[in-house]
Amino acid sequence: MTGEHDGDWYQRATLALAGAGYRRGGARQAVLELLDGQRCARSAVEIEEVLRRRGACGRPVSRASVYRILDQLEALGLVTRLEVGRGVVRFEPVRGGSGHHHHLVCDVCGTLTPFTDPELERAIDRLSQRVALSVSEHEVVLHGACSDCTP
Amino acid sequence: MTGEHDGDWYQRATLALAGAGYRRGGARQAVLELLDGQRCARSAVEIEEVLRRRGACGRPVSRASVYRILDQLEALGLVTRLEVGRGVVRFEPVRGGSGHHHHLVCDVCGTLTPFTDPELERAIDRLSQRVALSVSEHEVVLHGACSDCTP
DNA sequence: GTACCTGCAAATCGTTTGCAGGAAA
DNA sequence: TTTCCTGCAAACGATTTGCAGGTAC
Repeated sequence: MTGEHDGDWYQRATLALAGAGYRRGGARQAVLELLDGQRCARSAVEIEEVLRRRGACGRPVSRASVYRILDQLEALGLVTRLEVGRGVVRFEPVRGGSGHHHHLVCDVCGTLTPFTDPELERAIDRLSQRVALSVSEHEVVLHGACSDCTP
Repeated sequence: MTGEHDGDWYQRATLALAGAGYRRGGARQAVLELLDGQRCARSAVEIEEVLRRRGACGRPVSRASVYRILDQLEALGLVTRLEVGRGVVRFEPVRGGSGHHHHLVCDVCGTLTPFTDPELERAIDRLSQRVALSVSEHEVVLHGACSDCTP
C-alpha cells in the first residue's frame, strides 16, 4: 500500500499546489492519493464515497471539499473534466504525454473505456494549427454499444 | 419568415415523429421550428427562453415540455446531445452527411463554434473499425481561447 | 495568532416526474 | 370519447456557497 501514490502525477500535483500557495490538508491529500491510483475518470460523488468508506483521513471527507479540491486541480491543469452522458461530470488526472487518451462510452451500460490512437492525435494536431482558436486541450468520445451489450 | 422551417431536417423530423405515432402539438412544433433554424447547439433552458419570448404557440412553452420533446427527438436520432463544460447539456439537430461537424469551445467566454475536417473524420472512421465497441456516434471537442479572448 | 482548509447544512440550478386540464384523432 | 400533449408545481440530484471550528504555518 505504501507505493500506491508515488507516481509522477502525485509528485507533480503536490509541487504545483505548494507552488500555487496552497497549504497541506487532509482532504486534499486524500483526493490526490485516490486520483493518482485511478486509471480513468471518476465523478465527485464516487470520490466522496470511496474516501468516506476508506476513512481516508481522520474525519469524513465532505463532498464540498471534493468539489473545491477538484476545482483547484483543474485550474492548475492537473485534472481534466470529462462530461459524458446523463449530466455526470467526471475528473481524471492529466498525466504526461504517454498517459494521454480518449474514451469509448457504452450508451447501454454506461461503461467508460480509455483508448489511444496515434493517427487520431496527428489529425488533431494538424487541425489545431488551422483553427481559429488557440487550442489547449482536446477530447474525443466514441459512443456505441460495448461487446457485452451487443447481442 | 415563412421559409424559416422548410428545411430537410424539419421535414424529416415531422415525418419521423408522425411515423413513431406522436400526435401534433403546439410545443413540439415550436421546438422543431426553433431547432431547424439553429446553426449550432442550444440548451433546453435557452430553447425555453426563446420560445417564451416569442410567444411561440398560444400559451407559454414549459421547460418540462422542452425536455420531453428533446428526449423524443434524441430517441429518434433527430438531435444529438452535446455536453461541454459547466454541466450544461446542449442539443442540436442531426442533419444529413454534410451537416456533420464538431466543436471548438472557448473556455474564457464560453462561445461554441462548429468546424469540419475530413482528415479527422477519416481517422475516426478507421479507428471505429478497430475498437471494441460498435460505434454509433462520435464527438470531438477542442478547448482553448478564441481570437477575441487571446490578448 | 493569522489565514487557510474543511465539514456541515442550506441554497442553487438543471433536469425529471405527478397531476389535472385541454387538444388531437 | 379516448388518449395524448402540455403547463404547472413539486421532487430530485448534482454542484456551490455561508459559516463555524479546526489546522498548517
